[in-house]
Amino acid sequence: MTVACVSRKAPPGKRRAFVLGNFTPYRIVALGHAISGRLAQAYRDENLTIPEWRVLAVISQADAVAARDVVCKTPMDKMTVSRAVASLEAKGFVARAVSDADRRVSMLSLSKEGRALFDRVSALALDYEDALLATLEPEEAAAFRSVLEKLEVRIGEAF
Amino acid sequence: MTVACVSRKAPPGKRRAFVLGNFTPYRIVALGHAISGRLAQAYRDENLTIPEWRVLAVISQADAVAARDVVCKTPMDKMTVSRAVASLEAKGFVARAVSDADRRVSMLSLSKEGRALFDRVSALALDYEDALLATLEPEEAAAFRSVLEKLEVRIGEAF
DNA sequence: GACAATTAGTAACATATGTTACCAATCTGG
DNA sequence: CCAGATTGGTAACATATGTTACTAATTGTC
Repeated sequence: MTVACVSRKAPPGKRRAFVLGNFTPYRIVALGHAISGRLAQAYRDENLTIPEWRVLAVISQADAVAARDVVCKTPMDKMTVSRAVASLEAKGFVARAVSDADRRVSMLSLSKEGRALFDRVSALALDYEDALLATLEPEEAAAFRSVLEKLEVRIGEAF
Repeated sequence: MTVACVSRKAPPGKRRAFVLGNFTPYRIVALGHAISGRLAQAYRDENLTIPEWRVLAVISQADAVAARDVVCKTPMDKMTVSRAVASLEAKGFVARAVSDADRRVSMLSLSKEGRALFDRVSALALDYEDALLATLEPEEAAAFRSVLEKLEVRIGEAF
């Protein structure tokens, strides 16, 4: 990163040049990609795909979750979630029950094995987070999280 | 974000609970995904795919770039770059020339139309960046960039 | 200089992901 | 109630992306 890419022809006063390595949105996306790849190692051994892991993580946060809520809380669309849930159900990690209130919605919950699996993988994930952030000063990490939150909010509001 | 997801059964002293919304790697990835989607609007009108735009951006930074260098500088693999380059060449935005030094490598450069296209799209991209970061104090933005760089370095070194 | 080892790029294949269309259950307004 | 609009979920299709294997060009080594 921060490769000394000379920006040819400094724009004639009007506008700053576009330099990929300084373009913050790109840097966030690229960093996210790298992180995602690394993190994938944590659940590859458990034969989990990324969507499966995400679904597992969301379900783990409550006692029963509607599939539609998983969609809201993750960067995945309907179909991706639907497939991941089907797979997790087939493997016996997630149980599905039709909601009494609305028979269209499936309420999802972790089975005993699902909970155990999640505990194993989430421990690895937390270790990874620690390792990733290890070189940051506490204040740096806090400031970073704070900005992250602001950006999450910012993205949420259409602009 | 920051949804008040109660973490059931506070772990018995041993380890902090895994809460998806507080898991930094996930937050970065999710943010990146959202940003990427928004940014895509900027070049959708130009009929550019994400890989095409990235290739364009890398090539724009120098006079001639080997395809392999594009791979190093972006989160894309060989094949994705190869396809994007082929498409950009077909559309007349990128010219390809065999290197004298090594006849395996294709040296890529922007055509006049390619440069114009890039200028148009990059202007939109810079506007987007400004809008995204608009709610941050200058010091916040600087601190964020600083951490971003540390994380980029951190990811670079296998850990 | 010839032969194994490496590298740039691509083709062919497999898989993953997104889109559209659809069904069934629910809600809405008369 | 009962048409028509809406919503949760999935199937079928199209597309995008990653993997493996291959070709051609180059490098190193003896």
